Amino acid sequence: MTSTLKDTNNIVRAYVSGSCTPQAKSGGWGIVLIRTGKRLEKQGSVAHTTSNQMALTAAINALEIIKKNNSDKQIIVTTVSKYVVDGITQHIKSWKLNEWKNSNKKPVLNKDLWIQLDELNQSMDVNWLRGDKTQEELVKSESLARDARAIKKH
Amino acid sequence: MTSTLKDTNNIVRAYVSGSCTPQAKSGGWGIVLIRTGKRLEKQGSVAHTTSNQMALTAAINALEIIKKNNSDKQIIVTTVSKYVVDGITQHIKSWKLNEWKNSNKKPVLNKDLWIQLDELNQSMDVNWLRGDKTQEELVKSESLARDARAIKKH
RNA sequence: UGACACCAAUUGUC
DNA sequence: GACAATTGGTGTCA
Repeated sequence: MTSTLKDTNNIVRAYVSGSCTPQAKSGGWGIVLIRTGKRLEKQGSVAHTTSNQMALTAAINALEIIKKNNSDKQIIVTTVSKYVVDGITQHIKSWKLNEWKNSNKKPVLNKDLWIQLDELNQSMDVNWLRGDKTQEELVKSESLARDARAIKKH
Repeated sequence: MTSTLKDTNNIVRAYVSGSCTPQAKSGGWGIVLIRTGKRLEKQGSVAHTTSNQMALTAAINALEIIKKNNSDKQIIVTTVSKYVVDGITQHIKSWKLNEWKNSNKKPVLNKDLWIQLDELNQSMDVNWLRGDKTQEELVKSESLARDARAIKKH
């Protein structure tokens, strides 16, 4: 049979979330990676950050892990963050053309993170999905991110 | 003796509470009015409402009764609802300036009730107090509100 | 002006 | 512990 869908064994799914307490500027990220029944969870914390930066960082960490292991696979990254999905799939094209100025002609924020994410994105077969908050894996990635806020790095 | 406190005889105290069963959307409000030993209790029920609407309605009913009888008195309204106290003493100023949008840029809910309450509030000498759940009169107003839920209007 | 995410607080009900 | 009503704030984009 011909099909545009690839073999499920060849798909890696990443569910990524960020979290941040604005007052304390204490952030965390969480990811859930799934391939053919195998599941990997990971989390991390960052000080002096924002919720948007954590969402970007979660995606970057997921893609970095995948790149080290399964760079030939098709990847589906799911996140609830419209900021990340729209940014990496649409806005980044304009930003590159307009010297990283946004529609108000102000500098695009978090440029360094966007560039990291873009390089990973272009080096592999990555598909971006806006997820539903009720999805089990997204809920899990969110709680990993939230828990990570309090975890001290060592 | 000089004192900033007015003659107790000139103070009307109102204790107001709301209550609502979300499933049945059946709400009730209860008020206890006290002036120089005289005490008035009143309650009412409303269908298809919310707990916040009932808290507002309780305050509105109390002030309306007072206005009809003792509009020259100093009034102290006590409620356990931070929603009501903060709204009428602080947030409503911003709402008027921002065309009734809240800090999330969403329309302020229960606008009609807030306007009713604001008009009563401005037409008399009203002071707002956040009450402690254990105060006897507040406990009474709460039970009036809860009882009223089941009462059929006639 | 709109959208999305994140955080926090209070009340009420079960 | 879970849901509904509501509010305040910050980070970001178009």
